[in-house]
Amino acid sequence: MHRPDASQSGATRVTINDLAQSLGLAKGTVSRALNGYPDIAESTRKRVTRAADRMGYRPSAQAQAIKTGRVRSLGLVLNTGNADLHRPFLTDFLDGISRAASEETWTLTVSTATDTEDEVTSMGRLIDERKADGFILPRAKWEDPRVALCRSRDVPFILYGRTADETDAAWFDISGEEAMRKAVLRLAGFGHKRIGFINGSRDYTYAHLRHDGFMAGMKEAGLSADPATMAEGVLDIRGGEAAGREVLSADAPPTAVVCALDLAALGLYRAAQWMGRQVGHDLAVISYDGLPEAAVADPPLTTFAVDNNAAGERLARLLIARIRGTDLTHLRELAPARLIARQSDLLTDFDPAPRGRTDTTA
Amino acid sequence: MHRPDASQSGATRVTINDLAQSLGLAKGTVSRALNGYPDIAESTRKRVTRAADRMGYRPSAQAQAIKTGRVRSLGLVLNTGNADLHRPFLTDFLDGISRAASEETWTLTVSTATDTEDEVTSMGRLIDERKADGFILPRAKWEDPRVALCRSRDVPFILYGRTADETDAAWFDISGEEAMRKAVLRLAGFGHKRIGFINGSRDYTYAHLRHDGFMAGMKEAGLSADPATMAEGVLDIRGGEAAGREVLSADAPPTAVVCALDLAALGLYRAAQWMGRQVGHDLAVISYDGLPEAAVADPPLTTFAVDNNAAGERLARLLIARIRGTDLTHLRELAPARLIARQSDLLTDFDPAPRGRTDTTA
DNA sequence: TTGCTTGCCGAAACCGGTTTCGGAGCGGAT
DNA sequence: ATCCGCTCCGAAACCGGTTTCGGCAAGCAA
Repeated sequence: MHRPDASQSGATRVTINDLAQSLGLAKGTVSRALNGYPDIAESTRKRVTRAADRMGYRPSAQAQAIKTGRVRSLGLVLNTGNADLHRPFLTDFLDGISRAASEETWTLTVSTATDTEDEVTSMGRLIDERKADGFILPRAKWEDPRVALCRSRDVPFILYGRTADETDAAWFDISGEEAMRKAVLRLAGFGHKRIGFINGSRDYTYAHLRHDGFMAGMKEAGLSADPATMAEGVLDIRGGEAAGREVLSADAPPTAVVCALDLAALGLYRAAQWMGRQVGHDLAVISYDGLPEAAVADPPLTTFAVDNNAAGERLARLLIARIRGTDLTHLRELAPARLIARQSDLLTDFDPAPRGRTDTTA
Repeated sequence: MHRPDASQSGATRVTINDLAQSLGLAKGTVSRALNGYPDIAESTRKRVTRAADRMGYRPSAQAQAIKTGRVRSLGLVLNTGNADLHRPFLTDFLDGISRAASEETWTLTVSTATDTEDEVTSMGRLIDERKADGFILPRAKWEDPRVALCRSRDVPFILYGRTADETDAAWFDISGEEAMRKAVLRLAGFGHKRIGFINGSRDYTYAHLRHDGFMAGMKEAGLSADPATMAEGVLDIRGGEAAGREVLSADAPPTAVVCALDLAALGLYRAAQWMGRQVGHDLAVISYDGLPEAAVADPPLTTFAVDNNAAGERLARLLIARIRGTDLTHLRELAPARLIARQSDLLTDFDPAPRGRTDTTA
């Protein structure tokens, strides 16, 4: 509370008062000039803005916030409980958000939480102290308590992903359903008839969507999905391995498997090895995520990659727009995943594709 | 600027005025009661604090900041230019910082930058807008422009690592020099005489320190360091590979190599393979960092691991203390790295250690 | 009783902005 | 000449806190 004085030396900030005084204007006038009010003469505005950046004036975000209610800060609460989910993803994602935020002179406030409950309390704190004007909610759940919180506190948010009840919800998502559909079609095009599916946890919305996409693809290809070759609930590599064994030990084992996430595919690799199958040889795999590990797997994994940097950028833009009051209908975006064709879906020991495959991008 | 009204519904925040009014006290009194001023009767203080959390009062951080000059926020600018440098590191690190900050009811403001220049301008913005009260500076450089900025703007900072001019500098670091010393001694204990060294870039302080540590170890072991078996400037795996070839092709090739970073060691693995040497067989390697990749390398890499979560936690605590005015002498901490003994330093094809090796932790 | 502390609180200034309100000055129409 | 309306700016209130200052009342000594 009562410390001496270690804060300022010669580096006193220039405030709006300094500016106003040096210009011989009222500070209210200066403020309006800077904020584009229509009742300021163009000549005055010029004079003010020039003086402002000559003197290096930067309005204190705090002082603004107290009146406007906006801190110009985006909130992001990271769940570190499932750490490896974020690992490669995180740098790109943060960079995307931060870049976009910077350009609008907003900033990013991040906090971490260990579980879902923790996430909510953590967000509550940020809201209470007005540290963030809105939130980016990564890894959208089908029923998401974070959304419930935002609704009850009336604070803007945007989902990375979709959710069951989309009332008031802005979102950005990659079309996992479309990717799954294309994966099936691609495999069917290679001649596969028995195609399995390994999905993530139904807690997350993406699992619902990717399931639908898989089924749509099967239907479109005229194939029937065998429940015995379908598993779900995978969260990590070990889960993927378990699911893989299950799927591969069906009465009529699949010749190809679509995985909703790379970690599942990586687990499936292990299961295959354990069960005497060989990916890229007598088992085709297409997956989704684009983890770096997938590129160095053996064989390199064909996967639909998502651009998390771009996602972060869009999420930030959309959230800022949302906070500024843009209509919700303009704040829902769906972007495609990009197919990275590698070796895991091309079998050496299988009836090859009717035509040569030359496409690298879907 | 002129939006309708999308901000508040029934969820009006409770302000200090509401609190004061409902208590029949002046708001100044309430403020002082809450902030531990000595001129408030204990009974009154109790009454106030109870009412405060009954009504769910949370002071607006912004409003506080405008008068106190403190936002209670830690600044962190991440350099995404060398992305793989923090990939695995990041989640742990952020979590550590955030946890500590939370406990003090501070928050973390993060921004990203693509290069050093960008880092500085990014920090400048955060300072100008008063978005952060101080900065955590990861990956300390020997001559660090971020430190120069903080000094000139008179803003508190703490280094993760050390720097050439430590005036006014608070820091936390892992003793890389000690780790290097122990690595040498350990290898010498196994009977090695010709020990090489692959270091990182001298731009970073750690390279200077680890070099010194290596040399100290050699001296202590009574060995002489052959310049031909020493390389530096490694930033990534490829750099490590190049350095590895250089070191291994010395006239008197080393039987063991100490690496200042795991990426260098991983590169050395490749170089060794390429040159017909086999790590863990006729080439011993001890490294530093504790990357996850090191555990799954072949052979698993013996390395000194750093706990980035704990580092983040300490950095946050120390920075907050610094901002609050704690004396610098209490704000410099050195923690040890932890040896994770795996297989890369135990040779199958070499005169074994005099005594059995049972230690797992240094 | 008077006088002087001391404890405790109210009142008001202040921080750095934003926003509302009112009025001065000016040109054009009557 | 008067009135009106418009442009543009100053003045002041306000936001939600913190901090300073002054004074009232009680307690105690003289």
